[in-house]
Amino acid sequence: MRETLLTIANRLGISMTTVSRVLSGNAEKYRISNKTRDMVMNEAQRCHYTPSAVARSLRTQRSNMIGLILPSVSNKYFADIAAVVISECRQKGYSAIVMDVSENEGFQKESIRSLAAREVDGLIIAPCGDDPSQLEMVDEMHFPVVLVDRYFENSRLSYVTTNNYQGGMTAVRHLISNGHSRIACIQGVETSLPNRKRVEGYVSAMKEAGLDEHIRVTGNDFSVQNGYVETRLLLNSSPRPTAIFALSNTIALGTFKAIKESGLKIPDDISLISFDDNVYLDYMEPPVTRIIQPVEDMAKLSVRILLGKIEDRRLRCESADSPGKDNSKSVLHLAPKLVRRDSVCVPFCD
Amino acid sequence: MRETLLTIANRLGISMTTVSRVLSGNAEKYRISNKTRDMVMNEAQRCHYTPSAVARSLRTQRSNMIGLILPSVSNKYFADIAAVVISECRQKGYSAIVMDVSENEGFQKESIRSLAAREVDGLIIAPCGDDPSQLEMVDEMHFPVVLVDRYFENSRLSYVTTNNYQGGMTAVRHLISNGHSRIACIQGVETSLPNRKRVEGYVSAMKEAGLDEHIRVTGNDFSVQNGYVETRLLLNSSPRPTAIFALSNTIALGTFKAIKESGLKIPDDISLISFDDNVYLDYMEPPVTRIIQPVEDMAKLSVRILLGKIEDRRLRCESADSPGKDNSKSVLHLAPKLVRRDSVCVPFCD
DNA sequence: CAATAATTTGTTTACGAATTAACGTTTTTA
DNA sequence: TAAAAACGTTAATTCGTAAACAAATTATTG
Repeated sequence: MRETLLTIANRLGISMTTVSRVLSGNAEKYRISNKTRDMVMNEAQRCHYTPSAVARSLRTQRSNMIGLILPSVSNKYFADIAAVVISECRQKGYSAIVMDVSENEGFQKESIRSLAAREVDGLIIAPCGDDPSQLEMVDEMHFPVVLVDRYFENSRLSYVTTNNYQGGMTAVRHLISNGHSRIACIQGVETSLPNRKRVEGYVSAMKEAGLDEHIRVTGNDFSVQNGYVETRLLLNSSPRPTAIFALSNTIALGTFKAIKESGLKIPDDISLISFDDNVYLDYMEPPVTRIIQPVEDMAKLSVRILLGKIEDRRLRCESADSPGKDNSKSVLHLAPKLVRRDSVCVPFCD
Repeated sequence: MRETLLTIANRLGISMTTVSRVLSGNAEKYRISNKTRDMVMNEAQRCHYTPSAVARSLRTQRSNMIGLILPSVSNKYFADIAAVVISECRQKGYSAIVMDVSENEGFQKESIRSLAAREVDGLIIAPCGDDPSQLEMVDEMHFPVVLVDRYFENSRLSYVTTNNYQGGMTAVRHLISNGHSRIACIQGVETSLPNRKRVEGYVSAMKEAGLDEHIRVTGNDFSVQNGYVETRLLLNSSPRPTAIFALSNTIALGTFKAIKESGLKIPDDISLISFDDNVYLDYMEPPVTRIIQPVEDMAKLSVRILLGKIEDRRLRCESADSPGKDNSKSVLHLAPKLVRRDSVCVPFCD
């Protein structure tokens, strides 16, 4: 026994339209009398009327929901993005349907379809895999999409990401300015764009300092395991590096463990710098120096851009004359930040 | 220009109903001929038809979405719950709308309303605040709800939670079996039920061992700050405790820091045991012994219970004779687990 | 071969809210 | 004083799908 516009209208002996107008806040616009308005308002309150967003969506072709597709919510980084996106959306009157696709391209495809079916007004996605075609199709259909964190080069898709190149540069320059030259870099998934950019930043900074011959990039996964294994190899090589740049905090954990096990001391024997933030990093022994991504800004901006696109589209649809293409491509590379802690110092000797 | 059942039907020169029947997988049931079925399937494929979940929901009065309301997604614990709930739901053909209410009761109320308006099929919620009335109202309306992690005593609401009492017991028994007697407990928000149960567990274990006079509970917040301050006080007291039981991992971080600063060694000078899991705890110096909550089971079970309730309700609605009340109250207290690491050992002297 | 049964397809209405066009009444304007 | 504008409201239609009901076609039986 759901309350609807009709049940209320019947009870009050007026038409559904009037009830609709009052309750959708258009009383002014349609000059409903105060008497009628109050009567409707009171009755709605009394019977706990909640308009059906489903029916409303069907009629208005807008859902006030956006889809948020993430590779893995249990990853702190993405969880933080989710938290910010969700709260930003709420502020603007939107809800977020969050999909966790477990780094699985198949699930991702399914999620996009499912969200499209739910007629969400737009999509924020940190895509997994390296095939933009799925998303480009969505974009072609004039459906608002913004990528976050991960993106594609040579694609028309808008995105917001960390300036990973700059992050890599900053990290390595920091090491170099501390007197390091044998700086090794342990990377994650080679094909991932953020990873590649971080590596490029590393390489540039090394070259800039004339350290070409010390460039050394190893590893192939964003995992503790990878960090551990690669670090052991690095420590056994000779001359061993005086500093390690880990391209993610998971890698850094593996590195941390390997160094501890080897009996070497951070930072006296070897320096460590990591990517990504986490409270725990401040409570390690020693606290870990790191490059942090502007998660909050990223999430906020991606929401803002998406809502902008949604608004644009709405306007374009209303003015029937314009053909209706969205040509704007927003691209943002936000600056990461260096957080100095105690895992980097001047090397003992060279 | 959206593709609908009608556009497809017109193009093929058949009725909408037939198209609907084929595409909703009821071809068998209504004995649609293979020829027609294939024709429809192919056409749907060709024009990328995606059924409107909105229209479908309006018609069927079910959305295949559930609402998940959490106090804070950026809290790793809840993020993990979200991840599991989302993936379990996907497996059962449901999507999850995640709401983050920032520990704000007002937002929570708003979220419940908004989800109700969206006609989600059910609700999983880790409620904030200590007022069950809102949720009890929802429950009264025969709307499927399951609480997770947090719950209310003296309420008819179903819930799934960790057996926090047992967790407290286990932690303290572990310390006692290692020879400790001066065991202090630093708690979080006093009024929160999980906190109270953990404290009760602590007290029981102490009494059980005849250590009544050593019972010592301090603190009032689930924060690093609180852990830090209370630990400093404890360390300055005399005789100081030989072990500290921190009721959350944030508290444990504060404790950790304070102990380090004091120059004392964990576990030789003082033992530490914590609540909640986190990878980082394995990489601290020393790795922290802790009680972990069965997050995955909790999330899975809450989904299962919720979907059960949803199913029940559906059946009850279909058979018009039965009045339609859901009397079942599911209550689950899942056993936490002790993860032994290196922050607990036999005290040096007593 | 007619009657009936089985199979296949179609017509229509309902879900709940929004919206267009229009109604009769009152007030203003020319 | 008649026409026009403003007012307060409503009936009817729409959104896309599902399903009850209805009908047409084909197959089977007496």
